[in-house]
Amino acid sequence: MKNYSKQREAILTVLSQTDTHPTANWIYEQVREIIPNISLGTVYRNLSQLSQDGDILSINVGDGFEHFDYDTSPHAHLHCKKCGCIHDARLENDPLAKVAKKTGFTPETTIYVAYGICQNCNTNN
Amino acid sequence: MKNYSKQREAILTVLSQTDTHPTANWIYEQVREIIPNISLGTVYRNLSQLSQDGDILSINVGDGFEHFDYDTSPHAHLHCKKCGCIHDARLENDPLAKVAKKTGFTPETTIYVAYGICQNCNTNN
DNA sequence: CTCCGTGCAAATACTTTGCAAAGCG
DNA sequence: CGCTTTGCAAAGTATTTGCACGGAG
Repeated sequence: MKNYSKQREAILTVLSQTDTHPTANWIYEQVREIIPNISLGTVYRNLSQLSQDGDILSINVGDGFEHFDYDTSPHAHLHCKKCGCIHDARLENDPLAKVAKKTGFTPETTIYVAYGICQNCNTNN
Repeated sequence: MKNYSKQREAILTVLSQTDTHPTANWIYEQVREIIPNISLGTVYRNLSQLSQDGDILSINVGDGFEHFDYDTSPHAHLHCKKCGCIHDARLENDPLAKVAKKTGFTPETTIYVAYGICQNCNTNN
């Protein structure tokens, strides 16, 4: 198979089994439990290619880390300024799709991010 | 006035007079035409504080640069993978606002980014 | 005199890249 | 065997930070 490798397989497996939106480094540490001598560079290389191919989503919330998401369907990301968590929120449709097309723009991927305070941080303060 | 400075004033002026979504470095170069000996660190410090205060928008499209926007109203950003441009698209309402609240999340800022090919690159290829 | 923002430059840290070795077909 | 991917480590680079200085009131 094209682009197949044990490493890439393991990265996808790890990514598909988490609800969080991990960083490259987090993924690296998880994958090392499967392939102990995998290198961080390899993780970066694969994540970069996977997101370019549209197989995974790259999300940048501005916290200095690139986050990745196995779920490539259009959905919103709620990023808490306090605890830094990122939660998903389902979207009925893809609001940007139509707006973009109206301006002659051909969208391939859409990323929605809301910044604010999550439910947990709201109640615990 | 609190937090006032010639430097911050100049940064806001530059930012308010462009349609683009400039990077810190671009702003730095522009502001230097007003204040020749301003330092890059100062530009970063001010931009960071302004976006924290909600006076400007920080947009991260994943190209390795932080982009800034004087327009803080909810609107979409169309980012072309080919030429790297970022265009605005007006939004009727703020689709995320309601969805977020439904999950107990208190949104303060919402960022919409669509990745794809812009009209220019579409027709010129 | 006191405080806060600045300028300068060094430091930080995420991510990328070069290259030789290893793996798949 | 040829081509792709890996591991390792070094390099690259956007951004942050420490500290002494200077301006505003």
